[in-house]
Amino acid sequence: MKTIQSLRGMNDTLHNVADKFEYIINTATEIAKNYGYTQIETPLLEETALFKRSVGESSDIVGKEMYQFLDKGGNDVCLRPEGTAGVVRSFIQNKFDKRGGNEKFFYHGAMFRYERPQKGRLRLFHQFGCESFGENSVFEDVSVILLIRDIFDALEIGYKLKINSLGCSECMPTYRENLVSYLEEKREELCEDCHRRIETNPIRTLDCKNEKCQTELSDSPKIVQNLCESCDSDFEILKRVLKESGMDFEVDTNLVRGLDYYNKTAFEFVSDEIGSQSAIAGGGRYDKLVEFLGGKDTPAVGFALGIERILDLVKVPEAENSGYYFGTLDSEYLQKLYLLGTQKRGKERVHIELKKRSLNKHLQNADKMGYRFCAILGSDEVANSTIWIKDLKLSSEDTISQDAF
RNA sequence: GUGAGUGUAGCUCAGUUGGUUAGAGCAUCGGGUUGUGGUUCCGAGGGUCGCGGGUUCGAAUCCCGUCAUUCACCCCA
Repeated sequence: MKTIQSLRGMNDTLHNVADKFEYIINTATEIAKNYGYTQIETPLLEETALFKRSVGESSDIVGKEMYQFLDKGGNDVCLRPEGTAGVVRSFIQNKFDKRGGNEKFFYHGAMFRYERPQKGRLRLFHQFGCESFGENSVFEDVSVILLIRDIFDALEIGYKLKINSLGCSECMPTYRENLVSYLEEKREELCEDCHRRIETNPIRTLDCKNEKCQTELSDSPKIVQNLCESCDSDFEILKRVLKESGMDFEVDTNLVRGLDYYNKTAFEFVSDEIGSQSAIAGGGRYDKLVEFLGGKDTPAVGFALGIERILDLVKVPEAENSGYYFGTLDSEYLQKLYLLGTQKRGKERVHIELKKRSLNKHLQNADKMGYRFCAILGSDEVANSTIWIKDLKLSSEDTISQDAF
């Protein structure tokens, strides 16, 4: 019979990878809580319109990467391709926008994008993210960046921070127009991908991997030189406060976010040791999204980090042997052994070996399975109502009465 | 969606210009005289050579198709 396997780009998480997941989530959660964030969990399935409106129809995510279908009630729904939209929907639905608007949420969970898998990119992947609502000060942007720094430092991951400003509704459109007309002039010299980008996302042309495009566009207008007064001064403050916080960064004027809702501060943490998908966390400010989705005008800033992308960079501290392994030298004694082992359960990590084995094999087994104490019942012990215990770590052994055990 | 690479034991891989019974290491299991682990020694099990077709006296090996997987592009965390 042909066996069934998991869908392309969707993996099982088990053993040491599952441990890493847990370790990463726990570390990130603790730090987010210290920054005043509380947990939010939103549905994996949402109305398709939510993502079309927030992520933006122009992006590939909405255009071709969504797991979209009609449910049995005929609703147009899809599996979430990212986390922010759902959180913003919930923020509005729970009327937080009308109750002052100051909320800080963290979340983690599965995201789905129908893409061709490659290193660091899966169809089912996991993100940890934070969204801070109601604070328009650029200092909050710094806080979000420092929060990520704390997480990566705690996980002992190396990274580089790239920042940019995308401007706001005042300065961005004019810049975009200028850029488009600049690109139109050079159209002939640019590659096919860039031709498409001029229509869909002109800023993306600026970091085209084609060398010819790079040289052609070296004198292109840069957004950071075309910011309005408020965006410009915020960007200056951002850089200054980051510097004073000891946070190294590099301004990347070509940095854009993949989702349409971002404005002002945009940032990305990248790693140079994980292949071509080098972004390990990304985020920025999205001041207009709440209003755009029908809520009361509320500024916001947030980020998401890709858990699978940092998996290979994280070393989980190796667990020491712990708990009790129970084994018997004769199946006659199994019932007694079972009762003694059961007593220990709930207090300790316990394995009761149900197969009779030689002492030699039991000790090997206990060690291999990561237990510290090997408790054995043989003929001597049963005769004296004792149990023999060896501490595999200290190599010491002891025979104690079953009652005292 | 586009391009390239790879599919042989649980894992990592050998396998000659096509040649007879497809191998190794690790892992697993058993044993080393009814009781002392991480070492070592001996032994055992385990393969539809991804799948389907073709060429050939003969295919793991050559050709075509297909599926899976990896990497890259696009895009993105």
